[in-house]
Amino acid sequence: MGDIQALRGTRDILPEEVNYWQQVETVAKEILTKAAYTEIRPPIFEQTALFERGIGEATDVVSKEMYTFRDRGDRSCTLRPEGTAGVVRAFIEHGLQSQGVQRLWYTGPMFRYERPQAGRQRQFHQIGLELLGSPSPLADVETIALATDILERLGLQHLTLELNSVGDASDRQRYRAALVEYLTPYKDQLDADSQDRLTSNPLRILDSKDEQTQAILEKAPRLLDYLGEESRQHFEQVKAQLTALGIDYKLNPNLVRGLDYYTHTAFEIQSADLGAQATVCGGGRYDGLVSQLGGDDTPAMGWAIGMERLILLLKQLKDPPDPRLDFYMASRGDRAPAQALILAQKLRHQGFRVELDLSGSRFQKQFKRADRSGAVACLILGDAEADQGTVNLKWMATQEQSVLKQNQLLANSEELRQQIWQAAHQE
RNA sequence: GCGAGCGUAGCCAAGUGGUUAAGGCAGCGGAUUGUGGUUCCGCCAUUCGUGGGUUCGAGUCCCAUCGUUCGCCCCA
Repeated sequence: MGDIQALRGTRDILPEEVNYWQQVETVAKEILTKAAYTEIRPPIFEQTALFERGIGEATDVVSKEMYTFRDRGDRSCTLRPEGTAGVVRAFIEHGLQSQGVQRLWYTGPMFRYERPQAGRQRQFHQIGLELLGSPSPLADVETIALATDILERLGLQHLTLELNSVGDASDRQRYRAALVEYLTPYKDQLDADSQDRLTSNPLRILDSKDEQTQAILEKAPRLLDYLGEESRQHFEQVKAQLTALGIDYKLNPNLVRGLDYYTHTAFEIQSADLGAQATVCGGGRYDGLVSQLGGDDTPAMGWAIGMERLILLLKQLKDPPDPRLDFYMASRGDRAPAQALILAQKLRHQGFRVELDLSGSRFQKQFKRADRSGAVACLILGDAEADQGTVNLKWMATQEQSVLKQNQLLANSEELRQQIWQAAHQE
């Protein structure tokens, strides 16, 4: 074993797994494209200040999980811990608000310095979406619907959409004051983390898992009761529209989410089939973020799907989609292998999927590999065939074989395609 | 950052202080100089994550360290 290994919390996605990734990317891209979302590709690292201001200094992500370093120009840079801040920065920097509502999606790696566990790594991947410029509750619902579309199209089951509203900034301020007032007398009875949060980030005490803390919270003021009329109406419309689309949800008044920028709608899609990290998709509305980062006041809504978690679920369901090999090309001799490559290339140009055996080993071994490769047919080229411009075509399932002129094989590609299709579907 | 479990080949593993470290899968070569899915034979760990210690003797016990897994925190 070599002494250099992938860093803790990072891993290689090997060929046997990559088909899952491509399937997810294909499905997501198709669904998002149909809803007029276009891809955006911001850089993977940004100025540290972007995340500090965007996500919030008091959050765990910023205070202890960022990969931050100084470059040779002594700038403080940070590997993106999430996608929204970079997209919003690009939106502001390029004046995209002047082009009306922006529907954007992105995919790629994110980085957080955390202890790895099931469904969590230091480099992980997200597919995310941002809808900027619409304050409508319908915008919230459109994005949520697209998330559920993607997950359903991939065949996932046992998913729960958890929903809450955290109100607007002034609602939260009033609620925060009320909550702190209620909790302060109980301070000594709260768990240690919650005691700290009482001053730093009181709302997040709500989703503490500590039993005693939860017991105290039972009689605490409820966030939903502190929503202003506007926030309340917004939330009602979101719920009504979800129902109209046939999307089930479960209200979770303690769903607060970790990042500071959320307003109004907050949601998570959770799976019962994951470990402790059950959230497959999380997101919400963030009406204050664009202006907070120096742009024009712009309402926005977005979410991110955790690819690793999604693929964990996919693996429980089914084998990866496996593109079938049309031909396995066996060759051996002095002149045949070189000619085999030329023939393979011509077949590939016609759209066939062809694997060329480069081993030069005995035909028996090459057949064994042809068998294992799952190819529908095997093409055999020895020096005898090479000298005559012929090739031996063998159908793996029936063992039928025939000698054809190479030109003839190439000239009848449509017929060949049909034969392959039939052979592949006879099993 | 905290807690617990686990590190024997590419993968799955047996081994619980005593001569040369089972077995299986995969891989490679051969039986069969050009015909597969079966079979048979051979090859594939001077060494048990790493370093130190205990012992006549350590994969096996102890300590440290690194890695990994699951959980806490938090999040996708």
